[in-house]
Amino acid sequence: MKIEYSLLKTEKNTKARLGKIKTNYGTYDTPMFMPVGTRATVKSLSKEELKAAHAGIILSNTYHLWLRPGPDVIKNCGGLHKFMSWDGPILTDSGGFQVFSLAKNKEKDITEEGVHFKSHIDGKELFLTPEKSIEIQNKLDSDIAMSFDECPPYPVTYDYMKKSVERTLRWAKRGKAVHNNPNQALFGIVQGGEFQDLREYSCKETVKMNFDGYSIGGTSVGEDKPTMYKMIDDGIRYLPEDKVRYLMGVGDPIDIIEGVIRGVDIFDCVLPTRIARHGQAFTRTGKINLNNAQYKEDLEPIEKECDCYTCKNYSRAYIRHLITTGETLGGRLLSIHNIRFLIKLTEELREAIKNDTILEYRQKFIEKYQTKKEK
RNA sequence: GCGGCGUUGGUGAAGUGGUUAACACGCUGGUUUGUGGCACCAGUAUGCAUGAGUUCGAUCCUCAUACGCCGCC
Repeated sequence: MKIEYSLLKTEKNTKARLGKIKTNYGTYDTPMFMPVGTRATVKSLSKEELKAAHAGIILSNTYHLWLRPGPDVIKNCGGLHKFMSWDGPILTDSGGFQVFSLAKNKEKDITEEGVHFKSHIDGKELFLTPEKSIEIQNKLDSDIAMSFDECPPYPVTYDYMKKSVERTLRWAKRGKAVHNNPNQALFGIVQGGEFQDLREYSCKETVKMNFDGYSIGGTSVGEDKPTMYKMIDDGIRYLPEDKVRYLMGVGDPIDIIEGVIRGVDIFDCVLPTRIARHGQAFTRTGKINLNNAQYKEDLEPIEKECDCYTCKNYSRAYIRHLITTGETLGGRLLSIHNIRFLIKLTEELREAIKNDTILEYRQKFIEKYQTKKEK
């Protein structure tokens, strides 16, 4: 089957939604945060560690798996789940985001047919099209495939964005036409940048194609926060109630809360694992940097009240030592904590939606989270 | 004892008679939002062994002293 979304309730004072996603691997509550595992691995974490962090859906990336090991290898190994030994749902990104950053000459390389770019591995000339992206995702056998879209940088002119939105709609249609994996859902992506009418247009036209879920794309590409939140508002109001809404690439704790309040169901982001590898951890009182000298002999866990494996077993002093000496365990332990932090955040948001207290929750969370910054 | 060479920041070091002493590491902060690149950005010697001299001006020239390395008796 494809995934099924059911809306359980909408919070009294906001658009925040409590829902369930039924997949072939079980049923999961939303709002949800999805850890990113670009190359068929959430960097440095085992599946047991992901399960212990209460991970539901995880991500993988079409571009990376296309290049290595190749979709046929994965298909011959029984599909992505079996290959990576993950018995939970997987969402694959279309590869568009990567390919656009690799396309050198935007005007020449991005054509109606697809995108020309060079492999980051050997510099080989490659060409990715909407059809190709969907075919690869079909072979990977993920549970949710994403349409191949253009994610323009910020800012671009209205004219450029208009053309881009129209092309993305044509690409969505082309991808949908070749999609033929009956076990795989296919999501459409709303674009339009910060232009309200283009968001509306992109949204309405994408919904007409009747996808299994919808994503808000083109955010967190350099715009300021109010603009980003407006982009969400401008698109989401035209999305159907009975389908999943996915805000792509967003993982700052405050942005997740703001997204949920605006009606977003699922999020993904590299932030928890990337900042972990650079020595930083999310905490209730803001982000901390374990490289800082103040943690040299700090025997406390990252957060006393956190229920993650890292906080139950290791001190800040030890993690700081691992990070400053470049030991890989440091990034691993921080990744475990950061992923659990964001998942726990969504668990609390679900509770707040149940109790219709999400506005209070936001206020308290932000107040505490920003205490350090204001000093 | 005599002669030669050397002495620059936490470390390895570059360098010049004249406004801010290169670079690297380390250290101290910061950044990171559909992860090509596992990194990027910023700060970090009011001082060039010590003392005296030459000079308009010395870390750079001269002399002495101290310390270190090498050679000779």
